[in-house]
Amino acid sequence: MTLSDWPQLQSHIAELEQEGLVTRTFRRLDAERQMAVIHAVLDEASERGPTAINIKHVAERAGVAVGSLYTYFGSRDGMLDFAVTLCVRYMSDAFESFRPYLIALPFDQGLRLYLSGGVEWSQTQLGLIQFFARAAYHSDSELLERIVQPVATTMRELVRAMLEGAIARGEVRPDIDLDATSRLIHGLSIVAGDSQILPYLNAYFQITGGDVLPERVLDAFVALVMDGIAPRS
Amino acid sequence: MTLSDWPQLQSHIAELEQEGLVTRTFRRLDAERQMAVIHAVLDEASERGPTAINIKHVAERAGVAVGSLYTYFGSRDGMLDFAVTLCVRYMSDAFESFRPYLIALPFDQGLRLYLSGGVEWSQTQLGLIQFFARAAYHSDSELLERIVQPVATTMRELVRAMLEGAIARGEVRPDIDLDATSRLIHGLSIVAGDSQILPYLNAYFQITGGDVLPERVLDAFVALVMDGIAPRS
DNA sequence: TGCAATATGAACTAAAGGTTCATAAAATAT
DNA sequence: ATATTTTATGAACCTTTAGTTCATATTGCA
Repeated sequence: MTLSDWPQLQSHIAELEQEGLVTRTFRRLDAERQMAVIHAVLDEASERGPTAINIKHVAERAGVAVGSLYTYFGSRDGMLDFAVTLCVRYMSDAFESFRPYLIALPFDQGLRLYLSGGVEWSQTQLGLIQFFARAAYHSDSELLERIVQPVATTMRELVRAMLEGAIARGEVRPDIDLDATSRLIHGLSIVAGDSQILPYLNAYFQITGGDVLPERVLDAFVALVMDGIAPRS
Repeated sequence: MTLSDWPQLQSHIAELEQEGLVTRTFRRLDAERQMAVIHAVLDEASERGPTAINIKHVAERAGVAVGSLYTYFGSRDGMLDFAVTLCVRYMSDAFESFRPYLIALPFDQGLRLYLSGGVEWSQTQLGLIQFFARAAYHSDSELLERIVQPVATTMRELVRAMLEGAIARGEVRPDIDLDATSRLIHGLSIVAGDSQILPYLNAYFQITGGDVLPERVLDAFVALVMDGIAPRS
């Protein structure tokens, strides 16, 4: 159990308590129990999909009684709401805080950093990211509206802003279709990233495989985006 | 109900009967009823996910009694097996038949055709493709092995072969990382294609949106892959 | 007309999963 | 030390879901 993430989460949890998404009881829990519950919810959601989350399984996974989860979240749906909201807040914050650095960097370097941002994630961060990714591939319309759409838009707009900066600095051809190109780079980033975050996706995306490891993909990614494949004329 | 696809499916169905995946009864059904059942299975699987398929819903959707489905497929799992096998065979055949044309074309043209291949799909083809795509985003390991892995590998190898052809014809810089680059183009094709095939994915991939329509994405795709974004030196 | 093949869907069954609540334990206050 | 509040527990309850069966009806064919 990773406790290092605990302090960072406390402000979010206090906020969620104000909004009635968790009870006071949960906030006052000792760190270990609190993290066990959060990880159990995220892991369960990542494995079975957010909407298929099962409160009994979560209880067992966290080493806690079902009844306790009811005193924390009120209901299964309340538990899901909590996880969803926590995830959105956390991810939005994360992208917001990276933004200025990424925009200021030369595009190829910024892209590298953006793509490999997840080299050293804590267990909780990884859990939240996986939770988001799982939600993203589900067709549930409520999840799409509440998590996927807002976070994905933030991500795409970040790519777009990086590209705009690069154009302003003369690092990019002026004749590219800014809007469509930033959408494509956003999409390609997703494929490259998610095949690492949710390994089963790599069976489809096939981003890595054989002796093509993530590092090599990163190089090819930047090379492809910067220079394409046509011979230099 | 589209009956135009019926003749094309008959050979597959006869084959599947030999392998015990459907009963003789099903093969001898009139075209309309047969297609109604197949579409019902595929649609149900596309909406709820292949493994979450529900035999009672399929029956209702097809306008057929549950008991009849049991005389056709033996069990719910048998029904799923049938759909899975039909899907793999059909998709593999399709890619195999396109292959020679795509390889022979100049790369940019081949890529265009590959990406827009689905402009005029029949209802059944679309159903099979959606079935495959839904399976691809599920973490079920049996589906991964039986459908996703083989079909995705076929797709990626096709991209690779197109790229090899292009290199041999001198249309491509010799210094690109062939293996990694074909994986990236494969991935980008998936993102671009699936955001159209399963529209809810576009909330995440955000390939189209605003005044960026599929046509424009296609242009930007080819431009990005061929020339990248850096200024021509 | 009768036999074989097929269709039907109510009824059976099992499992899954959300929720409650009486009881116990722990923490806090008096 | 005792009372009181807070929290933890998990067996039991209940509803829903979904796979399967089968007696009965229907259809096609010899």
